[in-house]
Amino acid sequence: MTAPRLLDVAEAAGVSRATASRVLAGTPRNVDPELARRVEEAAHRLGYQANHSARALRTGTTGTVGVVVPSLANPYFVQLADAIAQHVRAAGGTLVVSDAANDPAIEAEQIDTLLGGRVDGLFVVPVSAGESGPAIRNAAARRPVVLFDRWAEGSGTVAVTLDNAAAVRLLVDHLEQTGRHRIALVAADQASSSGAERLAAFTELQGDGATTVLLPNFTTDAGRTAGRRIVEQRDRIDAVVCGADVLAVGLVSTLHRSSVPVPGKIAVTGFDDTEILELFDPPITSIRHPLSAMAERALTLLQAPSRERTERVERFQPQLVVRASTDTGS
Amino acid sequence: MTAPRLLDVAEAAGVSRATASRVLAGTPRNVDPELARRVEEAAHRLGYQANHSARALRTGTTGTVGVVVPSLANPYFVQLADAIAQHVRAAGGTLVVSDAANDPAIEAEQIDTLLGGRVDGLFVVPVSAGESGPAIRNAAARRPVVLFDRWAEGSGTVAVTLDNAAAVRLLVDHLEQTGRHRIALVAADQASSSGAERLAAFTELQGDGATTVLLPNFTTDAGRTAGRRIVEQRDRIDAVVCGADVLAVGLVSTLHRSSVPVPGKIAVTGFDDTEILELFDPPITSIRHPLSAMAERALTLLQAPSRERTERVERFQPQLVVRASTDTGS
DNA sequence: AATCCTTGGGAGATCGATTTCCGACATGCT
DNA sequence: AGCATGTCGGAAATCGATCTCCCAAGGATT
Repeated sequence: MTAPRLLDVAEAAGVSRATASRVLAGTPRNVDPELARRVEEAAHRLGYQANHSARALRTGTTGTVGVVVPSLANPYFVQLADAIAQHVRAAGGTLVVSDAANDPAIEAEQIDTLLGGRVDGLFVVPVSAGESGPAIRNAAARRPVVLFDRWAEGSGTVAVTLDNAAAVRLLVDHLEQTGRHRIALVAADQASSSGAERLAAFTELQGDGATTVLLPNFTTDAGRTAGRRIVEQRDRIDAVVCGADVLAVGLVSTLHRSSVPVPGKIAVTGFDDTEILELFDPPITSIRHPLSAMAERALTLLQAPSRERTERVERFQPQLVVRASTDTGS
Repeated sequence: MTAPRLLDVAEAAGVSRATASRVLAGTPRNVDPELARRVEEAAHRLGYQANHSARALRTGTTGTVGVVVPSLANPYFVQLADAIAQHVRAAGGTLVVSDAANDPAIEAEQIDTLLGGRVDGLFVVPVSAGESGPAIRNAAARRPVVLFDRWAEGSGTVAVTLDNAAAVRLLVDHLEQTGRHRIALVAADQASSSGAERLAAFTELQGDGATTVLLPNFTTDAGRTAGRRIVEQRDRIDAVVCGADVLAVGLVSTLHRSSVPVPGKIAVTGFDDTEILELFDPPITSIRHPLSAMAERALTLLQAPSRERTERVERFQPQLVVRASTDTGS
């Protein structure tokens, strides 16, 4: 009981493999409607499904694209992958998702695995702005690659990202308009382009005296560490801008435990607008990425001729989502 | 500048394709060390990477396994996929993850896509105990399939799951030992085997008078709805067992807003022990699945001859993780 | 010295679908 | 009627790697 092949369908329909292929693969070539019907019928009856490897070998294309994200443990990247999946599926393709475990070496490995003939093209959310470049450049020389949400130096390809500076400005402006003027930043993952840009934008806005707490990566644990440091300085600040939602969540929880009222004493903002924010008490103000539009643009670039993927950064505008964590203190 | 083929490597090394293949694919056949060295060198110099489709077509195996989970929006399934990925990678394979959007129809589609020659075998966490069966049975007739975490009726294959009844008993016993006797259950997703088993175990333990709040699915929003109902009944109960962490999180947040102290007035437990629990205030008591052991067993079954995958359910023992959400009320 | 193994390289078949190319037939035009 | 034109089915080449044979060379055995 082995799987039916195209030949089996063709024989059952009384036609040649060529005709069967034309009907089933939809080649731009007319086939007698009666024959087509017989082929369709036979294929359906036998439960025929084209062998993916054979088709890929012959056509040189797999109908699959991949995306490598830094870590699926961060719900933001799950949302991001989902946004891309929507558009890929709408275009008739399949998306496979890989996790780089926040490690450029594993990232390079995942890229290589996917490019070993499994995908037609690749989206990468680079782990590191400095270290991810070479592996991506190699990949981009073999297949279309588009960076998403973050860029990497020397990648040799285009990046579709958020305008992080504008996002930080939105947050700081919002806080100042609600009467907060002693704002601190909790930033993580300065190795990534997004982390670095957010930090840079904040220090530019606030000058050298800016209060910043820097952490190695975007985890909830790091957020709690930050919480302790903020608690120590509670009297010198009245608002904290976090570089990621997971940081904000950890921070708010620590402030709670230390009985520092949010937003009563300190206002807190997140970044990325992941779903968990709404669950929190208080719900946390954040920045929403236009993920769907970004995904659409990225897919267009991936399918465009390579000359349109020159190394550069395209930026999309963020949107501020105000929630209770930044209500006026009064 | 097209990709180098095996033939190119063979010519560069001055040997035949057969020899080059034997060296690079590691066939159990001796090759002169000198020739082997020349082949390796040539392959490295040309940056040769075997064409995945061609190899898959010839060998009939892809080195890839898939897993279809109900939804990646639930962090538990992300953890689960990660546990499987660890073991698959350790065995030299690749894992691709698909999201069924909590819909049996999409689930069936994802299964079909993956089985169209992309994977050697498949893990499925079925969306529905009643409706997922047929699609899985079809799949299992074509390739090895192992169910994970949940089972489905008529699937025709083995399932590696948690002993949900034991887990509910652990939770209820723990609550009773800490002096809580008016326990309610918030359950969701009764269409899934895990949801149904948890509900059944609870009603069996508590009798017909058991207080239960049933919700259609495992989302945080559902958790909040449950919260409102529990708040209404706050004086009749002193503990709530939630059928999922996401439910517990939404519930605790609602109780907070309604100024019902947790665990002061009501103790709350989760299920699945996802990372977000530790972030909450208070951290939430939960049930930990032995995911790594389960993944290992599931992979073994996937690679075993099909006669070892007769339809049945293998159950692993849960572990109770006590946190502050169930501290004694005093 | 003749024969038998053993070892290891190479020619060619093969996996299953797509696609080029050719030929058969029908139709339209002069 | 004769020839050009167009339509459409089928035979066979093709994608790239693997693997089965077959064969040559060298050593061991009698």
